[in-house]
Amino acid sequence: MKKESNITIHDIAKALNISGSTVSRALNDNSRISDKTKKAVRDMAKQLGYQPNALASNLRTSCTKTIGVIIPRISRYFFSSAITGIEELARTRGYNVIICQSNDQEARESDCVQTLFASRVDGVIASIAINTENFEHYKTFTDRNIPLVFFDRVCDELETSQVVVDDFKGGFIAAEHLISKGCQRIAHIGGPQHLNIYINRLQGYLKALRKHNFEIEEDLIIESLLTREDGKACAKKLLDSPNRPDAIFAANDISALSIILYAKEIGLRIPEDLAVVGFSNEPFSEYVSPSLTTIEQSGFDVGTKATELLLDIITNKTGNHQETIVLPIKLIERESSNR
Amino acid sequence: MKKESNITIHDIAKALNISGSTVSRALNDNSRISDKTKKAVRDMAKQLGYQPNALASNLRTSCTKTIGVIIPRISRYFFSSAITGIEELARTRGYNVIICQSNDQEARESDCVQTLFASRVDGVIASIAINTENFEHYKTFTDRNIPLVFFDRVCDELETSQVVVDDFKGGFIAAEHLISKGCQRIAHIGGPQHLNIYINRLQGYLKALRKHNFEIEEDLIIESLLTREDGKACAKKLLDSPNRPDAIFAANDISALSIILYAKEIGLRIPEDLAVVGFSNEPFSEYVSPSLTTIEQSGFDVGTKATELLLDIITNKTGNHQETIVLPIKLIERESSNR
DNA sequence: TTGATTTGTGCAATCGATTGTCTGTTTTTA
DNA sequence: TAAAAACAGACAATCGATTGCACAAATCAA
Repeated sequence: MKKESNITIHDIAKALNISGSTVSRALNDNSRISDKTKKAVRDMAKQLGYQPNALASNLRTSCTKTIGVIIPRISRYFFSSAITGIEELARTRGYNVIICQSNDQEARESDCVQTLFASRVDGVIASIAINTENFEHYKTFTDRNIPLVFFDRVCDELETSQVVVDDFKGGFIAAEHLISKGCQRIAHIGGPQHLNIYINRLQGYLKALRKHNFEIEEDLIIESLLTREDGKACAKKLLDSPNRPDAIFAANDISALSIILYAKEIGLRIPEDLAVVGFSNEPFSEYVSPSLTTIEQSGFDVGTKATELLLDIITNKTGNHQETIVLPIKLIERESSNR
Repeated sequence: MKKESNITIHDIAKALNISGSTVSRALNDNSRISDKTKKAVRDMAKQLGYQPNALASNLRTSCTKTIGVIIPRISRYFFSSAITGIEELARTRGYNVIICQSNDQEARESDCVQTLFASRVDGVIASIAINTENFEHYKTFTDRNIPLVFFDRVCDELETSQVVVDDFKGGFIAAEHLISKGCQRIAHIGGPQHLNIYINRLQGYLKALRKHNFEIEEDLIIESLLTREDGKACAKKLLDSPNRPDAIFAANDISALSIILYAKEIGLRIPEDLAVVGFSNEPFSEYVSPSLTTIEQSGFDVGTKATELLLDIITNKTGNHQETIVLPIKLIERESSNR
């Protein structure tokens, strides 16, 4: 019974009185082996309960059929659905997935890189931590030709492929939506401006304002870490002022939520006194009261696409590996802007 | 540059004119090697940019320093926080984590088992799919003495350690809470009754009713898959009846949410006409309107505890490996029951 | 019938680190 | 001072699967 765990190709070979190499080839469906032998080997393998030892195979072929994923935090819905996408595709293609969380800290991210490298992953999919400003650690992969694909929070300093959603358009649509609702002074709570996604959301917002000849007021644009607490601080800054905006476009749903909660706290009516639009369409956005207008981005699609790209590079090492794929976003209109 | 990736202990050995075994022992701090040699080896290793090849080491020692995790779905907050707990502890102890999702399907779960086994994980932490009724596939691990720990959705048929939250008490507290609010007819939407957690939540509920001399009405107890859709169906069944309950305790927050939404749809006031209590404290529960009273269970703690147990078994193969750890739960009172 | 191909298998080296056993040197002990 | 013990390191086998090359048998062409 316990012996089952030790069945190797040699046991099969012995049982059939053939050599290990033949067994190996038979199991790998090598054309040099006759169908008769293949069948015999497969039957015996099944009978003995043979389970290939991936370690040995990996060592010899130096390919682990494993891809590594580095994400800020798994508990964010966007990222967990990205992982679902990654895992699903990877698995059907015979790859395992190792996940590391950076907890949005550059140092942790650097650890993740080491861990994944030590595990000899065949490729890496990453989304960078919110405070990462130095990308040296990723050179561990690029220097050694280990394929690397970024998604969502990407890095332009490194020459890799990337998958993002159309953040610029998202920002634009969000702002234009508020304009169409008759809002006059539209504030923006943006994310750290060293991250492309937040730059793009801001730029989209600015473009919409300019298009409609809105004056751009610096005071109405705040940079934030986009946490629950930070969101509240921003809400205070914007709403406690006598000259408060009548709409806020927040770069994520968490901050939008903070705004809604604070606005309710100080007695503002949403959307009458203040319209709010978020970004991401987190699961809670639908249920907040008032429900939150937001930009939907599919984590699942992003993950799938990134994996597609990565597996492409892994299996077919030639070609252009600096592709940028931009996936569409969609405005989800809900109560928080419905006036 | 590319050579860096191929530095082995033999390269170090050659550079120092010693043998590979000495290098290996030096790097592993073996007592048979002199401090002088150790230092020389370490320095040279650093200088050459040596990175141990885990594959080779794993093959020889047949231990991968990797633990596998099988969960229903990563996008559920409870599970993603469990993973965060698992990962955190595992990483500090030098273990990697491979995650597989069963998508709540028995067949997928069986695949996960195969995948993890093929990866030769040193141990497994699992929470079973909602429709799993046959546990044969887990014998792949138990038959081969691969440590296995279940959490949350556990399996009593297999003799393993497990970590659960106090579902019984959760059910009891939830029901007693509704009773204390003066509710007279308290319904329960339970989960599949082949899963311990749902049996226990139901039993806790029943005990509370009995303790307070409530009549137990079979019609008010429904078994459900606890999805959004199923929740709505249950809500209809319960609320469209002329003789509707004045409170519902749902076995998860998703169904509780469905109830709230449906109740609002048909014009019932919550909590005045209908009080609702859920289970899990999902992130959205706080923001639903009315906010949802629920039972909090810490995924993070459960994950951490399960990992602790597993690593214990892995590193110290003796002792009792059928421990059951029950973690506390907590009632979170919110608007949906506040009357 | 003979030489040339094709087909099916086996042999042995290999991937890189680990480890039991052996050898030579130094230190300790009686 | 000789024998025993302790020490430092080397050799070679090993983990299990893969693969280049060799070789025999079977098939084919001439």
